[in-house]
Amino acid sequence: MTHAKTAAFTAEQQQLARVAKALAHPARVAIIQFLARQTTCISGDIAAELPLARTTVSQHLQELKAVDLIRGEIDGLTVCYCLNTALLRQVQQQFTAFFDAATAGAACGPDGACAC
Amino acid sequence: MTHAKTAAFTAEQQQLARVAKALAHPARVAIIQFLARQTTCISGDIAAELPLARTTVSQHLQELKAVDLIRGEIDGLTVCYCLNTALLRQVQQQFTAFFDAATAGAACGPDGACAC
DNA sequence: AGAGTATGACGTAAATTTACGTCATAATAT
DNA sequence: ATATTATGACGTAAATTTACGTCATACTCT
Repeated sequence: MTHAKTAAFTAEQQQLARVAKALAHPARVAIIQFLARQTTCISGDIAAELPLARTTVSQHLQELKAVDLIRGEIDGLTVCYCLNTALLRQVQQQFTAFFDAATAGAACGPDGACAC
Repeated sequence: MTHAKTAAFTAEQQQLARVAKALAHPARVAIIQFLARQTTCISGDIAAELPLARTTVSQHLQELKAVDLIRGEIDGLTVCYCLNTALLRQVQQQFTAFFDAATAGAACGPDGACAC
């Protein structure tokens, strides 16, 4: 968030922004999609799937974990990563509500005050 | 995107990431919500609504405009900003599809391979 | 024309992000 | 025990983001 002035925004705005930030990189979007396709909890094969260095992928994984969108548990030699579907569902609702509100008011346009 | 290796990801992943990035800051979330509430296309009053300097808000506005989520047209002395509801609706579908896919596969959990 | 106001462009400093390489650690296989 | 393999931690360089201040420009009002 860099220079964050977070205190001034509502919790909803911050939560939405936090999740959006987590999805703000194609690699992380790809990771989630990959995880969704896996039936078993594959670990670092994720790195093999992406055009990025393993350490970089690991870093993205940590970021997603920080927002709790994914969970990871050590299973012997490999780490089992999986989606936090409960949170994902909850986040989906937040996004839906946000977009609904945004698209609801047809303020501008040919019928509005200006001609955007 | 910083060191972007965009070429390696699908257009969908990049588009999703681009929009997510645009929403990755509470100020921008707030701006969109504010715009949604306005019936008329208010301009820089937005700055007054947020705890940020006018120039900073202007910068966020430019970023949102760069992704085309909002439109802005000069109307005399003020600039008329409004939401691109068409794109917003389209983006909403993308997010919905993404989340649906992500929450669909109940890979892990008590019944899965690992105990995340 | 001249004052006043709204904006975007430009420049800048500090903090973050991104992408990697290198290590240390831990577990499996030999 | 010793190699092999998988991971996360740590450090780092380059690019971006964020938040502002200061200007130049453009338009309205007198």
